Amino acid sequence: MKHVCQAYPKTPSPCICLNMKRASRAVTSFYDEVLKPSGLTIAQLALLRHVELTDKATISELAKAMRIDRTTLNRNMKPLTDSALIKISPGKDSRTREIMLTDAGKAAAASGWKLWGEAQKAIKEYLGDNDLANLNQLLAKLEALVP
Amino acid sequence: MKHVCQAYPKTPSPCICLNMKRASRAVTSFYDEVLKPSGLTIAQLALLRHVELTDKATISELAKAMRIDRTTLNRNMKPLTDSALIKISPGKDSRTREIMLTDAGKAAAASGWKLWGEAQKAIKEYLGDNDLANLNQLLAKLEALVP
DNA sequence: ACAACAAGCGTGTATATACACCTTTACCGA
DNA sequence: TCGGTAAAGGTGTATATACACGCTTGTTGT
Repeated sequence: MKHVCQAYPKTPSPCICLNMKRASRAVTSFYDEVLKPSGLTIAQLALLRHVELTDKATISELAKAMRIDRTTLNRNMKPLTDSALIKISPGKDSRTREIMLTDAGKAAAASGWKLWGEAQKAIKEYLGDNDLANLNQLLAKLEALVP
Repeated sequence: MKHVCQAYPKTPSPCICLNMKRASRAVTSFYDEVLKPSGLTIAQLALLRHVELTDKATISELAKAMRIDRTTLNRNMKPLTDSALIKISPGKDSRTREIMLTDAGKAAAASGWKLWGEAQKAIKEYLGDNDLANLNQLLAKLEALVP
């Protein structure tokens, strides 16, 4: 995602879902903008970080850890394999694959991680402690909507 | 979007952006599931409703009203023109186009609108008045992040 | 040992999203 | 009037997302 969407009048919408979607787009574009010098999107950085932390994870394990669909993860890996940030090798069980960071991947993750810290800090300050805690609690509750 | 993503362990993540994205996916999949009998996604219903309420709007006007990118709107119209729910005609200014609902579009919007009411009601009850008000306030604040 | 089942994965298809770039058309100032 | 600029729109490309379907490989029960 590269989106930095233009400004639109901020009229409130009654639909909770549309409100979520717009806010999600705004936050994503904010993080993506801050991450830009690393060449990564927030989704890609998340993938790299998860690979880094769970060494030699399989695709399904990774998807479970990241709470995204297995096939989504599969597609999201493409730009990262194309630019040689991750490497996919056959796993011990012939059905599985092991995902690993390359050296370039480790470097990109480190660069992105630093920028992520800045974005995260900026958002935290923007919201303040109270709003931040509320938000995280509400988001967890909403995520629990789906089984 | 058809996604009804499977269950994943609900461990908290430190990244506000990822939390937003997951919650947004969950809420969207909830609405999409309820809307399924209408054959519409929440994004498509929103488009139909906006077209219905702003008669003969141009593409840019519609995008502004919906607070999505103009080119995104353009792409999102395709499934609806394909299934003949909306019609695009040349506008008075030769540069512009007028978007209108067909009869089938009006019927689909009515059907979807009814189901939307059910989804919205369910979410409201799930959250409760307090959380709902907090959520909408926070989402508006986050949306304002982007200019 | 073999058949049934389950687990892991990939791909076709479809939607949602936005940026960069280009074309066409209107408008405005000199 | 004409030339420059602004407005509206379309398309190429890329990412993010997930469902349906099918293939391969491991596991298990008889």
